Amino acid sequence: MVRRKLNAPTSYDVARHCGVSQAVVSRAFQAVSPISSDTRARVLASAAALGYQPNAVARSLITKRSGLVGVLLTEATQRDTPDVLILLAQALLQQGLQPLLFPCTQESEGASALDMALSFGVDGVVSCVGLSPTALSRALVRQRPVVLFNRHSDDTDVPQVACDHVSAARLLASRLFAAGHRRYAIVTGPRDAPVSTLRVDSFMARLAELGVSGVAKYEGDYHYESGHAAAMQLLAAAPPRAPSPRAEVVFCVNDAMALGVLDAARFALMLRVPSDVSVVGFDDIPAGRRPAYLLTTVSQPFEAMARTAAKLLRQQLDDVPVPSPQVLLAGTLIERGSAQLLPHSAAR
Amino acid sequence: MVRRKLNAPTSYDVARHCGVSQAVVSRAFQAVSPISSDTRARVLASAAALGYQPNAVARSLITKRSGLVGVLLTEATQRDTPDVLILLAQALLQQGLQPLLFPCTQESEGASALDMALSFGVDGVVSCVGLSPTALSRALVRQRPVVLFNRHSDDTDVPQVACDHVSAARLLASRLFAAGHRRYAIVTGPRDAPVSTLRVDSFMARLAELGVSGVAKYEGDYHYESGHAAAMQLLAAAPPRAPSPRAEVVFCVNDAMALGVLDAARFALMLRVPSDVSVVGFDDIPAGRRPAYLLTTVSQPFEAMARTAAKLLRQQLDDVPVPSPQVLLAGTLIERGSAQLLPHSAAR
DNA sequence: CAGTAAATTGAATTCGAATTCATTGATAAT
DNA sequence: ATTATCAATGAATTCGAATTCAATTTACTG
Repeated sequence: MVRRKLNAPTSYDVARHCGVSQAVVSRAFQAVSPISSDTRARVLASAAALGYQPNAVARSLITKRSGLVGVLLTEATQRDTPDVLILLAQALLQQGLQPLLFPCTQESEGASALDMALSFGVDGVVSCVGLSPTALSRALVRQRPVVLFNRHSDDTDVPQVACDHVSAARLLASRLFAAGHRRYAIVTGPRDAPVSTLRVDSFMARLAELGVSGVAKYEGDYHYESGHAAAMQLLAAAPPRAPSPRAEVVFCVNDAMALGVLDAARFALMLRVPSDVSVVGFDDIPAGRRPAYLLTTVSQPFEAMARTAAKLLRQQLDDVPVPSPQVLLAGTLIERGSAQLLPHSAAR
Repeated sequence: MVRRKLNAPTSYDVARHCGVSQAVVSRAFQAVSPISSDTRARVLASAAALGYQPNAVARSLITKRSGLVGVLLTEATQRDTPDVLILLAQALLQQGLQPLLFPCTQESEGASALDMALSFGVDGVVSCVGLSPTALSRALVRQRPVVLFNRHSDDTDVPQVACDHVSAARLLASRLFAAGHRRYAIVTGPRDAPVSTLRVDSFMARLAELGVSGVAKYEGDYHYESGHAAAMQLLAAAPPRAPSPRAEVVFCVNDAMALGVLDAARFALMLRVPSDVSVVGFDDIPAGRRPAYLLTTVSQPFEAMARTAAKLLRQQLDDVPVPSPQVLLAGTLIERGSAQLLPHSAAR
């Protein structure tokens, strides 16, 4: 391999320029260290004159702190909830941590991404992908805290920050039921998407408690198009003596598909929303807020989640004990035009 | 500072376990190096047994290669074109480079973000924010290539990858003119947004060439809401003897604002699109593709741009001479329902 | 003014892998 | 059999900053 030059001044250069030892230069750049304020000022002046900045690589080799945090995410995370990444990045930055990205094409790549992150010397990891207990333990034995973001682990010691999908989905079901709806259809995400399963199961469970059965299901893939396709199948003009009447409400586990359902219902099937059919989503993506859609949905508190995740990581890095590391933040039901959730008072 | 332990096996551990020297272990992990394939296999086996992975920090201290690439971006980049980040990340990954994120709240923070990136030992930088020549030179003297993404620099040696905003905006103007439109309004981005200025100026210049004058301008801020506000002002029911008749076409420098204009026109001002007014945007965001909007717009070739940027970086890192580092990739005009661009044959 | 405690400073070591250089052993050529 | 050539190996050094520990200076006490 070619030995290339960095052309960057080192602490020795500063030391020489300033007439002190390298150790003093090092100390000048630390918040608390035995050095007179006079010398520190001189050193910093020399450093500025030479354009010196401490080499983070060398520093982290000895301190075992890089200031880096691995952020594990899938394409899907980024596509469905694009805000998450930037909010996480900003929250980490605010804690003095630099986000190092490890995009995975599949959930299953999480473990190798984690190992990769560890070899890069990250101080900790925020994972938006699921991780096996063995993968997790590899990080933990190395004292590298991991925070799961919208993912669940059976290991209750692993800090997790998530939207309370269960409560939100249950509440949504309760409200829709209270608003008088009885015939439901669901558009799910991919079979192996944990978040989708969670939302669907909770929604279904609550409906079951309320005595609703015969819920139609369609397996989507989180994309707009699959929502469109779902609607065409679920809401298509039923034959005269169809076994079951058309659903009154379609619950989509994410907004992208809900928009597909909405468009299919209105423009392809000529149904009026919400009088002929109600549509609810989950996520509160920007498009759903616009007059053209006015999607009733659940908003995930991503900003709070990101801040919490970053703070949990920071606390663990500072060896501050984290009493209750499992944080569930409530989603917000947002009623817009595509479905009625009232009467609120009747909701459980 | 607390000296914490990594608990990770080092090359010495592997060496001992395998009965060889540390140097051999190091060699076993390099593609081309003087080592017998037999020994390499034994070393790799030991490494696997111990769960050893080379420490990237130590490695990059000596090789001066970290495999890290700093990605500089603003919140705005992420908000307006969320795809960019993940596409860039994936493209970099494909070149064996790990993206290290430096989100800036303002364009002006670019320089300090760059310095920060350099101190983290990145091999190169992809910048979606503007950089001053002095900032750029700090990276270049350290042999750290920088690729500008959708940003322009006067220094023609700095590789740049961008959408050809100029040609696209001019073509758009030509097409709209050819389609018979004569009265134009423009919704711009913030005054200091280089990309907005570029699009606006090119569009206006082409219109001027075609003899169009009296173009109404509204300064927006890239957000949906400002598009809405712009429409309310630009398209509001004119008083009976207004100085100028209502614009036939509104060109918005980004799609988010175009959607605002569309919604305001249709739902607040009760105008029909495109018969009463045409609306065109720029970016091709997902929401604009949907039946509810069908926005005529320009699609930026982000995937190709990301791949190109990553490749340019890789080539420079490999000391492959980059003959023509200024790459402009053509945007694609996408005609949907919100404005007519035909007759195509008449376009210049 | 001696004597001790506290504050600064510098020399030397450390972190973990890559690399240089000298050495060993094996193979081929004469 | 003998030398020249080449492939593998290991000891020692390097990268740049942080830290330890001993040495020095300074300030303060009685």
